[in-house]
Amino acid sequence: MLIRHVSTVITSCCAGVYIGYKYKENVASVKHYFLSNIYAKSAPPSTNDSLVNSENNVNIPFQSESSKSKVVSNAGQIVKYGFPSTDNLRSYEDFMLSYDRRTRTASWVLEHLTPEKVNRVDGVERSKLKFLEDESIHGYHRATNKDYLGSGYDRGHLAAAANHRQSLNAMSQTFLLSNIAPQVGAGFNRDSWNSLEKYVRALARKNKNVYVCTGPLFLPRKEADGKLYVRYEVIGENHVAVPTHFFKVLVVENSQGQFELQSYVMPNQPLPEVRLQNYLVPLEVIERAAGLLFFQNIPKKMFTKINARQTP
DNA sequence: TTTGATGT
Repeated sequence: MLIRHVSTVITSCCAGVYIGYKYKENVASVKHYFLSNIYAKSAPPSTNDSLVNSENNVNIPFQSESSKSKVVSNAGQIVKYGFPSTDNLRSYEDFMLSYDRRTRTASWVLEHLTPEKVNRVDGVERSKLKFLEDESIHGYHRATNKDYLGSGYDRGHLAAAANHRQSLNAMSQTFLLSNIAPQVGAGFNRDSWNSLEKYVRALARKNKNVYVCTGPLFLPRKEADGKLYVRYEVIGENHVAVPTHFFKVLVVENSQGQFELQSYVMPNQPLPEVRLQNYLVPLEVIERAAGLLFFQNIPKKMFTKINARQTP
């Protein structure tokens, strides 16, 4: 049962990605990304993968007989001199992000769009703004403008500037380099990815609410020895990671209160002029690749449409 | 229109 389900997912995900590339030379390499055995070796979803149980004790998977009666943790002593930390969450005026210190870019950025938010407001213009380091992030892990200078990559917004027009402050925060990732300029950031962003704003104008989650992917690829490797460039003194792909997951709530889900993956490469629909990828594929779970508070059965298909 | 880089 499970095996059949998983193979269906793999087939459909490859088909979805394949369509996007039928005109390109790199079909084989992209196919490898999604044929990765990380999808094949599926495990049933766990409802509780937390290390902390309901009594707020730390779960210890293998207890000795003597310790079984009382579950304890030495956490207090262990972290006495400091915790390496994952204080990665940032809330800005109109978007939130989770920062990945290792890649010097965000793992995900979350936005809520409405018709009002994407309307033009006098005085809120990107020409007044500059890309800035995010000083809330430690200098060791912070991307700088110098990292991007001469790299050949654009400083690509994750939360798009034009999605946050209600105030200059809101828009200025999208220029923090924590919200930026290295993107191929011509053919990607300025073209196909920009088309996707414009499409999202068009949806925001026509619907009650749009929730958008955007982030980078670092996908494995099969190399000459037949093994899978994740390979990506790093730029500048701070080694800002250049993602292999980007994802964008949308939840659209219309005026009737119906929900639609759309999930996209685009490779960080110059792309031919193709329909956005060709980049729709099953949500599960993105969740597995990114290590994230999106919009979990909406039961799947609530979606009337998923990736352009009416749900039964 | 919106996405950028680069040079003065």
